[in-house]
Amino acid sequence: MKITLKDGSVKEYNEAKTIHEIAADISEGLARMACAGEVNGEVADLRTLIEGDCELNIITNNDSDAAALSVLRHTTSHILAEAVKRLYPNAKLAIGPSIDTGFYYDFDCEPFSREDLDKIEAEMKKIIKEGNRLERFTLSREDAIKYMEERQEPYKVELIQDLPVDAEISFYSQGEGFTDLCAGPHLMTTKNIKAYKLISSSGAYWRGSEKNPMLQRIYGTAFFKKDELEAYLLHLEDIKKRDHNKLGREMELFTTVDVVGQGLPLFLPKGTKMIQKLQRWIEDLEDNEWGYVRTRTPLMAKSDLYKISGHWDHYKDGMFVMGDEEKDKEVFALRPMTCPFQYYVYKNTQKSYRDLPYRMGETSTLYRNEESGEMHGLTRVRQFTISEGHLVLRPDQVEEELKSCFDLSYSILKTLGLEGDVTYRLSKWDPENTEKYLGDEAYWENAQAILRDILVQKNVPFTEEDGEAAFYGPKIDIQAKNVYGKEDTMVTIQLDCAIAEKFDMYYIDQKGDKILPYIIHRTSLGCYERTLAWLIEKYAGKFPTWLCPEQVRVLPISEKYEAYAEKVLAELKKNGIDATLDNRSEKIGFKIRETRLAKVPYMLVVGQKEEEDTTVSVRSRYAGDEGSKSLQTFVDEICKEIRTKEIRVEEVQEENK
RNA sequence: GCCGAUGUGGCUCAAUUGGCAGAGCAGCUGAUUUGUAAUCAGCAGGUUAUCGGUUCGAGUCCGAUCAUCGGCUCCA
Repeated sequence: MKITLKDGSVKEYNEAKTIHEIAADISEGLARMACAGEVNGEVADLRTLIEGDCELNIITNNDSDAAALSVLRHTTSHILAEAVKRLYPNAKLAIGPSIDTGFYYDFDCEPFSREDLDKIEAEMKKIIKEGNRLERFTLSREDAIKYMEERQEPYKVELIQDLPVDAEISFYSQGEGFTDLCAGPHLMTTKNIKAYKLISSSGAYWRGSEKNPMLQRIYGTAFFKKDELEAYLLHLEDIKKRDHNKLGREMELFTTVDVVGQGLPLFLPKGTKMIQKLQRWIEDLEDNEWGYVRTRTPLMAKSDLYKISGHWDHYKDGMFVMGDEEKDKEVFALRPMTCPFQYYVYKNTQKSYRDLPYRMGETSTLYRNEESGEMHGLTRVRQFTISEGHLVLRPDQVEEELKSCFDLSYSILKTLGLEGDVTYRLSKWDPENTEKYLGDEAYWENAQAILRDILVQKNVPFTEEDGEAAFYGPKIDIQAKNVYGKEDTMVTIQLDCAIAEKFDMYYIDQKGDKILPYIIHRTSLGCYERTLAWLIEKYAGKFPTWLCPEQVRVLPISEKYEAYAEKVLAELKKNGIDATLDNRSEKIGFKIRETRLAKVPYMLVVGQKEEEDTTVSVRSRYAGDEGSKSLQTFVDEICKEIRTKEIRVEEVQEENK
């Protein structure tokens, strides 16, 4: 057989060989460093027997690529499992895969404390020191079940029972003490595990269902080199500083109060200022450049409205309902979305085909009764405000308007400097669970195809996911990750061909017939709270000037110049610049500390008396000392920066010797 | 909702076995008039998340509630 290696060279063998044997044949060093093989592009265990011609790449721990790391981490999770079994023999094993940031293993046992984790980590060290080789073997389904039953591992038995009929059931053992059901791949020996750390523990449902018992999960991570692990742990510390939930509170953008309640953040003046800037921008943009009309509709309605829309049946648990359906004549609910309200705006007058597309926008505050454990900072809250909109369309306008919604959102992301940080998702219905949705298969296939086509035309990479759709239609979701890698929906564009009928919405076409319109539900910038959170983390609090709640701080070098400083301040404010006067500057004199500058993009050091001069000394976070210039020049420059929403980049300061 | 951790001035944290609630930063007052990561002195600031219990005595022990954090589940 002929084995073609990565460098193009070819090895020939007469008999079948494992990947590890081939690696050893190439060089001993390679065999020592090998983690896995890649056979015709597929990752394979080193123990895999190669029996025919193929292209082979040996993945080594020098590659530090995802595949190599994943093998290392998976093997480390087995070490973890062995350590737990040694210390807690009654713990039952569930699953232990590698993940993006490391690995985890689930056990059925008592919860672990941090001290427990430290003990387990020490035990892992012992196991690794023993340096056992990992051996792979397979069993028939019957024997495999018997094997795990004898070891009293009910979760493993369940896993084996659920494997496909034709699946090969493989096990890996390390030394005498530990064997696990596992598809692999794994390292050849535990010796190569050198840098690992148990990060945390928490509860996790067996097989991810809340109906199942809760197991104990231990998260850990592993790297090939100690310094890589150190760097990762430092990185974990570092991203905490960008965490919007910490930084946003520190910067006095928002706070929470026990007695107000969970998921109900209070925006402080600075945070409010930022949201106001975003909101004014979005409303003007939509109305003046993208053809929207603005609405202002109630925050609550009678249950009757939600019964028509279908929310009462599909979403009642997520709504704040006021009153008792049994006793009260009328029951109200806070709105979880604006759709039906805007539909009645549309229906207020009869519409002709000439009136379409009819694009309605509303800065709408919504209420959703999330479960208590789900709230988080500004990203998961019970009351939030979105740049919501509904477009009522003729069928021939759907494609163009969808594209336009996409373009609007994209341009907003670009202005905020976030366009490179998102992923796109086509959120489809769940064909296995159709009763959750309105409409039939033909409806969904058609609507999904239209959205898919838009994503293809826009030439953005996207994933498709079942079960992520709204109950009335599929979505294009624009997703972003927070500093910890957790993903949230930032923008959504949904196609709905089902609800118009429920509300008896129509337009009159050229022939005078009543026609059912299509509807797009969409956000342009999405949820203001979430966007603010995202911006805090993206810019680590150093926002583009136009978004800063405080854009300029005026700093008289002594109280002699305070009167002039007041005039400078007034001039800035008159030009729409958010400026403040630092009235304690006499205390620091000329000592302008970097820590103060970090809070505002510009500081104006005022040291001239008005009658003598009207120059200001400018310091910016972008370029340090920008020298002295006339006040008018400064105002013109910053107004332009704000108007164009420029994102000035901090210049790397050369270190002084 | 589930598992776990946490809750002490605005912030970061102390407080021995259950024995007088303390410090730094921030704030205020005064002094200093200074050129880039911390001038000096003084003052003020707390019903230790809330409610209840045990005790001669509770920040500390017990119970409940609320909130925050890490996860799981969920996220129209």
